[in-house]
Amino acid sequence: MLRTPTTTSARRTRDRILEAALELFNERGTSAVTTNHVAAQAGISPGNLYYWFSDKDEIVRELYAGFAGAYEEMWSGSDANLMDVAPAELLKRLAAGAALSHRYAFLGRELLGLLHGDPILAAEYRTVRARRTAAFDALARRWRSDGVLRPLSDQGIADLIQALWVIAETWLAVGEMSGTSVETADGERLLRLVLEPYLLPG
Amino acid sequence: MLRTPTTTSARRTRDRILEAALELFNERGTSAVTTNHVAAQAGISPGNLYYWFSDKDEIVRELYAGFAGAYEEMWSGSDANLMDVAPAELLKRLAAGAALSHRYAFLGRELLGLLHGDPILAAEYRTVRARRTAAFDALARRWRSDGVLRPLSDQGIADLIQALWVIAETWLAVGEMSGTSVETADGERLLRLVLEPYLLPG
DNA sequence: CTCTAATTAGAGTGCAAGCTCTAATTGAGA
DNA sequence: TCTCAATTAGAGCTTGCACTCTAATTAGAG
Repeated sequence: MLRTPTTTSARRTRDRILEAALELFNERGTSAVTTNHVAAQAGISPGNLYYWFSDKDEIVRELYAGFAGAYEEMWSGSDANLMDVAPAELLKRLAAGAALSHRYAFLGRELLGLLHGDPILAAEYRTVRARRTAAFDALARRWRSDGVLRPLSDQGIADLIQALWVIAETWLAVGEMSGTSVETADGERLLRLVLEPYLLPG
Repeated sequence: MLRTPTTTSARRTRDRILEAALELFNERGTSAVTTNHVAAQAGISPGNLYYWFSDKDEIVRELYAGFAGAYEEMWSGSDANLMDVAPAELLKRLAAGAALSHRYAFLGRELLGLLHGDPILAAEYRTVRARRTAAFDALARRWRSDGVLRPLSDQGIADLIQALWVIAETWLAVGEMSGTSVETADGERLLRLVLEPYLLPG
């Protein structure tokens, strides 16, 4: 059951659990971290943890919701409408999004498995993703008609977005895997390499 | 302990375990699959499973070794030297490599987490990956001096390879996440979109 | 202060999973 | 056929984790 805190001091307990869980999940992975570990890290008792969360999975879902929310806010937030974004700005934001997933590193590593095992989470993910993809698609078509983008076919545009998306989502995790240090600038350069040839000068 | 089978009929037991494990891991993920499940699926007793494998992790490592071996063979195998491969051929092979990781789907979903939790596995992965990257890098430089590739900087070449690699490795898994069906042709088209602008005509 | 509900502690339960152990069975060579 | 090592079965042990339960404590309202 999702318990809603009544006092402000209690809210802190719930948040402390989430912070502790995030920290430990990022370090050791969800399956290696026990609820008792999380409770200890948060400085509370196991029973208290189960007062605020009915489930270990609920903690994971809540963390995912936090990530998705921050991600959504990053795009829809601010006054600037997405439709007026220039290519350079898009790349910067995509790379920034990757930085956000650095804070939720365990999701980058485990999201596929989590989605595979949790249909509810998978459905949520697909909704968010579909919305984002549609927005990008509209933006790219606008660029095309504005002469910013080379005259690609619809399929080509879809592919270009897909390629950019895949790189933005996974480059950080893949870099971590290979052991080389990764910086935001690297991601932006990678993305520019893919997009630039399809931009018209001017 | 890694037990080596003495008779040929016994080898089948070991392989049946691996096949059963692969099938179940792909379906439900490693953590949701117990050794007893694997034994049952393989049609043997739990004890027998532990006669051939000392550990559940050893099964995972063995499966990874099988994947890495097949991958390595795909590239180094055959008479054709990698250095003489044309761009179109490279894309086809990269996409084929993705198809191979379809057989080991659970790795695509869990590899990052597995590497994060198993330093030995991580070291192996990095060795294989470093060798592959170096080979691709040499190939791309050759293309550049042969006039197949546009005159990119060394950094540009490294980035191009990184981009292609990331897409080849993850596009399939990302596609699965989003729910859309994925085919080999899609991957090849995606890769071509990235590489093509950097190829010189002729 | 008193009463009540919210919050917390922490010992403890149930159970499932990884793994062990011993005895049975098989099969290849002498 | 006999022998002995390789292989297999399967009952069951151990551990450790998710989760529960009850009693204590705190904090806010009247």
